[in-house]
Amino acid sequence: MAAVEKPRGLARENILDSATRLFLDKGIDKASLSDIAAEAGVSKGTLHYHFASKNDLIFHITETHMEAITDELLSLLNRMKKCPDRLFSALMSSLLEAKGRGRLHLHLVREAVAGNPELRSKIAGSYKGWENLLQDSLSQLFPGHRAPAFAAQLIISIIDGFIIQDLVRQKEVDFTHLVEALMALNVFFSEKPDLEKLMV
Amino acid sequence: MAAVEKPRGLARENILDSATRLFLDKGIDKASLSDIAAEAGVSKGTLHYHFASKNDLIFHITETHMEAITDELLSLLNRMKKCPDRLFSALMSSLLEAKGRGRLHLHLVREAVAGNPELRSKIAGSYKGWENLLQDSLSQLFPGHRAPAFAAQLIISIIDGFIIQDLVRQKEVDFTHLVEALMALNVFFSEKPDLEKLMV
Amino acid sequence: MAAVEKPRGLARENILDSATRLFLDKGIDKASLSDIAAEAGVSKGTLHYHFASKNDLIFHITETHMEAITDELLSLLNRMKKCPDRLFSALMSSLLEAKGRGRLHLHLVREAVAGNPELRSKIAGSYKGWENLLQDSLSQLFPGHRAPAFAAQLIISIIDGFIIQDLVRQKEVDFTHLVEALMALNVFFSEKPDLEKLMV
Amino acid sequence: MAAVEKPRGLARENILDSATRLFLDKGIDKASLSDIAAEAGVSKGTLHYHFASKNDLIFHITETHMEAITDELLSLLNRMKKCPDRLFSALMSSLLEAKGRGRLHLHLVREAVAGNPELRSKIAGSYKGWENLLQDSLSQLFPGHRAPAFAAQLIISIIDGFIIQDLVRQKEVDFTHLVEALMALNVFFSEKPDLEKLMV
DNA sequence: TATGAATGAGTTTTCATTCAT
DNA sequence: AATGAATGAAAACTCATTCAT
Repeated sequence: MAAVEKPRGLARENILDSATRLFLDKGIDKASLSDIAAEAGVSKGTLHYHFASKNDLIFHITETHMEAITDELLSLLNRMKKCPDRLFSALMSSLLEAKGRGRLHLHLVREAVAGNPELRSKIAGSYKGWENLLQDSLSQLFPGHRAPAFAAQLIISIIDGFIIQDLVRQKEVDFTHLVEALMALNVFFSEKPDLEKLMV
Repeated sequence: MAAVEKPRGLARENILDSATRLFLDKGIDKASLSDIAAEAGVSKGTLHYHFASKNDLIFHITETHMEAITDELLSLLNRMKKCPDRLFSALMSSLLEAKGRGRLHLHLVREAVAGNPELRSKIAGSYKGWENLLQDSLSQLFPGHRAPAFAAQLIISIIDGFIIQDLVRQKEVDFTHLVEALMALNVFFSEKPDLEKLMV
Repeated sequence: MAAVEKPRGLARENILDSATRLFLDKGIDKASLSDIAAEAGVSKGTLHYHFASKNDLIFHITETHMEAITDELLSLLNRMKKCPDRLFSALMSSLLEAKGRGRLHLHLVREAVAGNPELRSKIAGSYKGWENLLQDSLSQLFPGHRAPAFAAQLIISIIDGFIIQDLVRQKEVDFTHLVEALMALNVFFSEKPDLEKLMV
Repeated sequence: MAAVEKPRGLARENILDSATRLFLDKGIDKASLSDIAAEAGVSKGTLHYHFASKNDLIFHITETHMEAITDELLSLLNRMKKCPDRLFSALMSSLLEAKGRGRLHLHLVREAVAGNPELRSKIAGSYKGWENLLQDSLSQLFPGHRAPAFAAQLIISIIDGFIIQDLVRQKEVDFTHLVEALMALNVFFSEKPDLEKLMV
């Protein structure tokens, strides 16, 4: 019952990995299919055998990237069901820490915005999905939350904003305050805000 | 005594305008110098007479873009000196509403992050400058603020995050709640938070 | 059992041939890659598929050119082992007569000298090699030669000098005297110069 | 009678100097008129005011270069009228030592050979002139010389050859042997060669 | 499945030259 | 005598894509 090595799709996986790395590194436009093929150790012919076009490749990578984030968010929200106070710190560190993910995200978003409507609607869908997941969690964790939808959107925006800060300024982000602030926000929006809690 | 139209630097301005428009529209990589020259109604030769390279052009546009935002932020903070409660709404609407500015911003940031260190340090400098401006204002408007530096960074991140939301999802942002939330945050961070105020 | 025409590397050879011809004809700078591609009957894309850059192409051609001269010199020196008196005439006619070789040589040397250090060191190496080959032959043919190294360098210089004369003045060179003179030189430098021989 | 500063033709001289330096340095093709104008501290417009075209500029520089060599050769031959034995050493050092002259010479010759027939015939004329000057001197210095014309051509070729050696190999040339050898050659060609002299 | 060869449209950039002022 | 602005042609090079094998 040993897991046998599957050469099945090995080249394909290689290509996706290499493309992801290069997109992340140099940006989508500046990573050529030649670069990617070379990095993956296959010929350009093989690359086009597996992916009809560069757009196709971008699309697959976006899909993988977005699904990975969604999966992580989902599992994180499940794990955090019982401890609202740790939700935000877990969220921040989990989403920000993945080395390179932020970079790739920026490149994919830009590609989507600059004339790739199909890609944009895929990404928009993911964003909407994350917002819904978060919104549900907030409703559960903070019963009577007055604006869970808005809070969810705000949290996602803050994460995106911090990704940009991180990429541009390359300095450490002060999570302590960030988490504190988010807690404050949500407690404040709760039905019966425990204002004393805010002042701890 | 009306200012006479100076054809002085007309071509140069044309080029900068056209380049800005095209960068904003198609992204930096996909806007070719041919496109830009054509849009500006000059030859490619003329374009290179005024800007030594594409990078040079990008750099000039970034400079203009960043300075425009800084100027606007500065004047806005001055105007808002007397009314802290309207600061956030003014901030959001002013920075988000400029048609196309967000798009251009995304393209420039991505360009900077993907292998243009000189550009990145320019942008990083602007971010730092905005942060300082905001921090000072917050200190004045909310005496005894416990974390004006962090709050400033948070505000900037939120704006960037909402820019991305806007570009990707193309749906209206609910400013009412956003401003409310930001006020809550700041009051929370004040020395003697007037918690009653939060509950209004 | 005739060797079948191999289309293997055909385009590559075509390109090298055409480039050699055009470099020789118009000079390296004035022979454009478009010219070369057209002459070779391939697209510019194909040209760049086989040779990464113009420099790469120049380098390959230099290599071939230099090796051809070295090979010819080597075989000539071997054939002439027994007849020193015919060495010089053979040398001169063999190296000067190759139509176009002198021209190409001039262009390559100039390219090397004008800012292509890698190329220059390759060419310098070839010169050194020729000098060594000649030096050894002179030592054998004229036992007790007092300055074979210098004589070798002188001979090579004379050939280069005559190439230039030939290219600039396009008039026939008087080999009779040249060969006579070189013989005189070497006999003179021998341990026991047979001065009578000089006067024949 | 003090020599007044002539601003007359100052720009012109500047341009010629700068062009000479840049041609010498980077080669004729790779030195652009922009480079030259910048180096000379004038505008491209001014450059074209003084020299109708790049070819015109090349032509003027060639003329100056060739005349300088001719003048130097002439004066040298006059000075050496009384001391034939020092003729060769003086010749070599004088012509080889001018820093940069060899480089410029190579570039000009190559330009002439590669599709500039007018330039070539000018250069060919200079070569012929030098040959005649040398031939006359040899006839005077070595009465009864059997082949002054050929010897003159040989000497010029050797100088050209050594220029190339110098440029390519960048190593010092052994003048002692060179001069010895040339003396030997000429004595050999004399009517009554003083063979004993050769053996000193 | 995989590839190497080939391509053509397109990219940024260079540059000698022209010309109104 | 001098210049800055403009230009068009051409340069080297890139790259996604096609295709026969």
